[in-house]
Amino acid sequence: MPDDTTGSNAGSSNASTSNEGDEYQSVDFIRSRVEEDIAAGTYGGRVQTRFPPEPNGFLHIGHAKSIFLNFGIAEEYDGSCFLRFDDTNPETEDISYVAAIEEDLEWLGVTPSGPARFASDYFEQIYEWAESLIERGLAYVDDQDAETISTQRGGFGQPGIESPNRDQPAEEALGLFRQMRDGAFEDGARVLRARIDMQSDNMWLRDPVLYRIRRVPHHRTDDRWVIYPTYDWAHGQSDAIEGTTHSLCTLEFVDHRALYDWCLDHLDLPGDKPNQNEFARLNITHTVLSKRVLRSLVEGGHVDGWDDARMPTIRGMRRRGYPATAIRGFVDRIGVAKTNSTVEVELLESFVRTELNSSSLRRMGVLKPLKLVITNWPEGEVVMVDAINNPENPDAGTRQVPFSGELWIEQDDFMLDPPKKYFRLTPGREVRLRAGFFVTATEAITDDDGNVIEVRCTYDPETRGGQAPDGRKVKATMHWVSASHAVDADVHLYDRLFSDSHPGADGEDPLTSVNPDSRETVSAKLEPALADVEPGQVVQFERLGYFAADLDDAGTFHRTVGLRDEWANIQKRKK
RNA sequence: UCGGAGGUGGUGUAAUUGGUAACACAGCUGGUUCUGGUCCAGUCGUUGGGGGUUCAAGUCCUCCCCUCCGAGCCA
Repeated sequence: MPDDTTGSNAGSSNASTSNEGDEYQSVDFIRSRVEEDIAAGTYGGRVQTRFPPEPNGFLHIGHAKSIFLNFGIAEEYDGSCFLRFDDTNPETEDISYVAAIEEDLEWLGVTPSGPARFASDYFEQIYEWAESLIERGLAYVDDQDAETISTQRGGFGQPGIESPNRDQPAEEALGLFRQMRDGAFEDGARVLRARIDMQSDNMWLRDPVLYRIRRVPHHRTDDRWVIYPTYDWAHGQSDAIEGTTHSLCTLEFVDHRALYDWCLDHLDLPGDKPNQNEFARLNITHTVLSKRVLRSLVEGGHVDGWDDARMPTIRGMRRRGYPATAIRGFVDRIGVAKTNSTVEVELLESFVRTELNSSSLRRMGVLKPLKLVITNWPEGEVVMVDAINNPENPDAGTRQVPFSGELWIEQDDFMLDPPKKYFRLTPGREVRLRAGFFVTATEAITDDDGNVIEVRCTYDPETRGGQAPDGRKVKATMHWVSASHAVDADVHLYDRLFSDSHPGADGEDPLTSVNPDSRETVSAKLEPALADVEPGQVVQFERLGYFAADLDDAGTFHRTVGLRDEWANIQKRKK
């Protein structure tokens, strides 16, 4: 289904509900809003969106939802989408994140319309607008401290208290504001506040702070400014300056919309007034998408870094081997709505599997090796057998794999006392070694504790290539690697980073449900062809899953995702 | 306590605007198969609750319940 990678249909997950020939297409509430605006000629039919990250961290899959929404809408409606860095708080931001975010965007396959924009590019204009507000008695300079202002704001259902500075004459306010800009006051000594309504039910309308004093060098404007606009005083203006028509953000900003509108309604805008629409942010089971918690995972050493393969960051998923197209397919599939919801990780993984199933080469690798000795194999002989590279794609061709009398097989593929429905190797049973021969187990050698350390078998020379001339069948086909030709590699196997499906949902610290066994590293034996994979390339280890060669060290693999595993389900059910 | 946004299968999203509740994932049955993969077929819901309008309600009215967000000089 999600195999349309041509981009022609990009972004529209739209389940067509058309009954014969009917062209009806269902669209989400945001797209219908866009379509209404186009139909009504609200912006002269123009559509412009933007993706506005703050450069203070790495992008994660929650951002991907917003990215594909914004860029997708621009594509679908022949509009444009800007990348704008919302850099109004120099305390937390850093230039390095700017580059990282642009890289991640590129990897995701979206292209902003033109160069990146920065809210800081608009500081002068935004400042002038503040003065215009003051001149009209719509803003004032407050010298009360943060705690006092907060207390005066009152509470839900409680009245607010007006600041003694609220009725400050415009000339005085203007003078003070200019002094703020000129650095006459200490950090935190004064703020500029909008004069709106201290009794509003909406807390964001109780005279919100527009400017604060911060003597922190900014990554772009350096020390040119000591006052910085807040999000609310910069965001809508930036949208307006750029010509944004639809400003999409997440649900926690619904209460800000009144303020967004208030600001824009009181300014002399260069063009049409953009409108803000909110959608639910993404949640995924067994996953956390809060920047704060992600940071504590990194800082607490629970993972190796922001790009650890277990992280839900774009970089992490990239290292893990998730194709960007799978991420987009997932995002398109989950849709966009106003309901707070939590998507199952399994859905994401299914998109990863579907994509990788058609694109990845098949290889053999043994994760937990057990020696298999073929007792009737001609001493020292090696034959090259032909193996299919990708049954989903005949054009991928075949490869030669060396087969010999001493092989590695998977420990799970042999059992002395097998349970019912176990189809694999067991004493006396014949199985197929993929692309090789039929073998029959004759003897198991155990150590003093009774663990099987080697299996002996005989092979049928007539079955070369995996077919018996007499047509007899086997119940299992197993992967293998010739011992003397095996390539050694470290392979990371991953389990959920959080054991709890909804980490932190019970009010607990999400870190308490971090899975201590989220990564298991094994020394695997791989077929020779696996020495040649490119960094970042994902291949299927047959019967085991998809594995990505590490970006920095191609001799290390990450299990991207396992294959669907019927046998595992059968065992799970028994427990 | 006040304001706002929401509630459709195990999960997410739909339902041509009042007309047979659909698609995908997960699960389960069975079939196919040189991957217990892929693929194919089948199966899984009285739309948060009550009442009302109507030939007909997930969609309209009404009362109730539940969940989430909001009192940063963060975004």
